[in-house]
Amino acid sequence: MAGVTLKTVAQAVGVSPSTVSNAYNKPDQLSAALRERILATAHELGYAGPDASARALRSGKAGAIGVLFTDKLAYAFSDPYAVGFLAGLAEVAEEFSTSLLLMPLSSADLVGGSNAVQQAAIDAAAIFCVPSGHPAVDILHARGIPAVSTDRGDHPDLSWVAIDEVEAAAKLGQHLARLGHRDVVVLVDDKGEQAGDTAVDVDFDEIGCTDCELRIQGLQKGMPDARLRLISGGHNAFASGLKGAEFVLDSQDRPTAIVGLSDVQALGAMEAMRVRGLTPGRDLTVVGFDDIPAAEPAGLTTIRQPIRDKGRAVGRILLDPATTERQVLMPTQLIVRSSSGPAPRS
Amino acid sequence: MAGVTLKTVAQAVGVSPSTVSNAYNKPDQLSAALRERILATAHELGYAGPDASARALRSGKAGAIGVLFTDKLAYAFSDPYAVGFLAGLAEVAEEFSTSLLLMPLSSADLVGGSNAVQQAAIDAAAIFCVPSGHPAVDILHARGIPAVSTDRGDHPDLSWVAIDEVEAAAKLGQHLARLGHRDVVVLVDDKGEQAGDTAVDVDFDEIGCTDCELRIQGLQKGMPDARLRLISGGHNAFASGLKGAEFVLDSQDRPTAIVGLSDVQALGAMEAMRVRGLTPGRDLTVVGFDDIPAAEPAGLTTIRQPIRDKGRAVGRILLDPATTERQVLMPTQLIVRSSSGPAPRS
DNA sequence: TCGTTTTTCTAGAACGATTTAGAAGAACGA
DNA sequence: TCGTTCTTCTAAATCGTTCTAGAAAAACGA
Repeated sequence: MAGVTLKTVAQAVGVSPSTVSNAYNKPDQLSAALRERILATAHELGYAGPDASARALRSGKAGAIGVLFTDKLAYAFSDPYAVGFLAGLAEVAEEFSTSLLLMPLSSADLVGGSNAVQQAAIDAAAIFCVPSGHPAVDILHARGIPAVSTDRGDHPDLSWVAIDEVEAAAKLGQHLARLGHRDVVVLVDDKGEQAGDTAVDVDFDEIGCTDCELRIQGLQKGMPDARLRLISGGHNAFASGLKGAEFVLDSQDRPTAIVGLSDVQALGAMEAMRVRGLTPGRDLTVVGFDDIPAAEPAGLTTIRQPIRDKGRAVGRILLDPATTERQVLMPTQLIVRSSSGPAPRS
Repeated sequence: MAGVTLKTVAQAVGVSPSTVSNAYNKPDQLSAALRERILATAHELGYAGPDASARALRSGKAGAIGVLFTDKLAYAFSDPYAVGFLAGLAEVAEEFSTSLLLMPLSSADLVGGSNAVQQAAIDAAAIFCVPSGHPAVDILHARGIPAVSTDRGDHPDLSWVAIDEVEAAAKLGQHLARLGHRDVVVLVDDKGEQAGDTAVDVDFDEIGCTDCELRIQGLQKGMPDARLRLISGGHNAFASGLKGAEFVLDSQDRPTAIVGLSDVQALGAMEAMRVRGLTPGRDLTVVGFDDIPAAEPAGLTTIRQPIRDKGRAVGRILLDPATTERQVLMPTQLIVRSSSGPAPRS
């Protein structure tokens, strides 16, 4: 049963292995009759076509592009923002009948060969929200795999599709400043293991996420007079936003505004308010970042970025030879909804 | 620069290729000093570790499991239900430092070698909501790749992790029957290309989705006296539910209840009602299936199934040798919320 | 009819690793 | 000192394809 290879089929039909290979890959290289005979015999023998690994080895094409995610893979799916990106990427991948290889960034020994990033048979890679200094990115680079990042890197030869994080956040900051907010809490994504049950204050230097840093800088730029307090409730997720907001709302010095560095966190914060009977935009301002689908029904003021297009653009750079642009800056837009309102006079 | 292989490194260091291979894979097979020397030289030469394809070919392990999705890959991500499954699966995959290969089910020639399912270098596969009769599943079977489905198959040797679709739907039907509903519209997922802008009536026989069929059967079982009208607005998605509900709400004979065969569709229906100033549970009953996170805030009555656990269980069967159970039935639960209410007396 | 082009097929060398069986030398116990 | 057991390393086979040349046969133009 097992062990049916190209060769087996070739022998059975009485032709050379090359011909069988051609029957699968280059139908115009042999007569239709023979091809049919080969395919029939193959089917009979239970041969399911050329082995994927062997083909990948010989032809140098894996037929898959890798996707590198921050955090645990399981977390990645909890943010519609990431999902949107993936959907856009998948769209293009589908077009080129290429698969998407989701690679977990296990914290295991990155030097040994046991890592997924090392093991993965991929032709190219999309780097999603992983800082350029991350070892996994280095491995990719060392392997000589073309990659496109969603962050603007420092190297001029690096490909990326990104937004101007600083400018985008500055718009948000200006909006808050105009509304009179000066006392602001920023919910940041903490990559580190968050052991405790409660959120904590974090230093700007502790932040491991490039995007977060840039957005905080942008906020400050947009509202130079404001005092930004950084709080983390753990990984980027609804629950972390909830936890972070709870921590802040139940403390003595409440801010007048809470900024979630992602919409999921901001929505978590809104939930914390709801539980406490507070109305976003009136009692306290909450704003987010990304404009995920859930932001609109929730009335969340946020920065819209074309996430799905971002995924598509990355896919094009990776797969479409017709695409020459290697560095793409996407537009962003401030979307004002009901969750932001004037700061109460103090 | 290019073309640095195991052999190159071996020659540079002055050892055999086997030893270099061992340096990466079996550190205890050679002296620490030599290993270090090899690794150093490799780094110097810009060798990034054993080639993934070659390794996969020789050792027979690809280090990845495939995930087969219905529909277009891009659609898959729009349903939190699918995302939840993926998150559970990713969790286990991560544990075994295995990657997830998302395979698009392109409608392209499935016989030729051009298909992703043919090409994919995977050790095993998770089949998510793809009917067992689908050609891609056959290919997987022909390739001898162990697979676990989310549908209960007919073959006793097939592995699956599923719920009792009929029983679950019957609970929902009973709930509706008790509330006095007899005139029910069911929003079903239509795999076929939905060309038109408007929803259409479909026949039971036209449905290509096993889950849908079973759920409809279950509904009927739970409410034997009811008249079920099947409507499709396209692929399984929010927009389709919206479209389907619009079609029904704007027609002459409105039902007293709408059943979305998935929560996303039910939520779409609720949106259609909201636009028309109708209140779910009072003016019209809407129920769903899955209990995705958005169902709770929306007040949607639905059937809860442990989707994340489903993903985990599939992962365990695929990757964990300690798992022996090959067929797992997951529990379901009727969650009554405000979107369902008594049928108006006619 | 004879060269020439086209079609159809084949031989044999890669592709880049892992694996098996075993050799050479060191360490060991008696 | 000698046989035995480890440790450390190697030679050669193998994984299952695809690819590059080129051969044999068929079709073609004049």
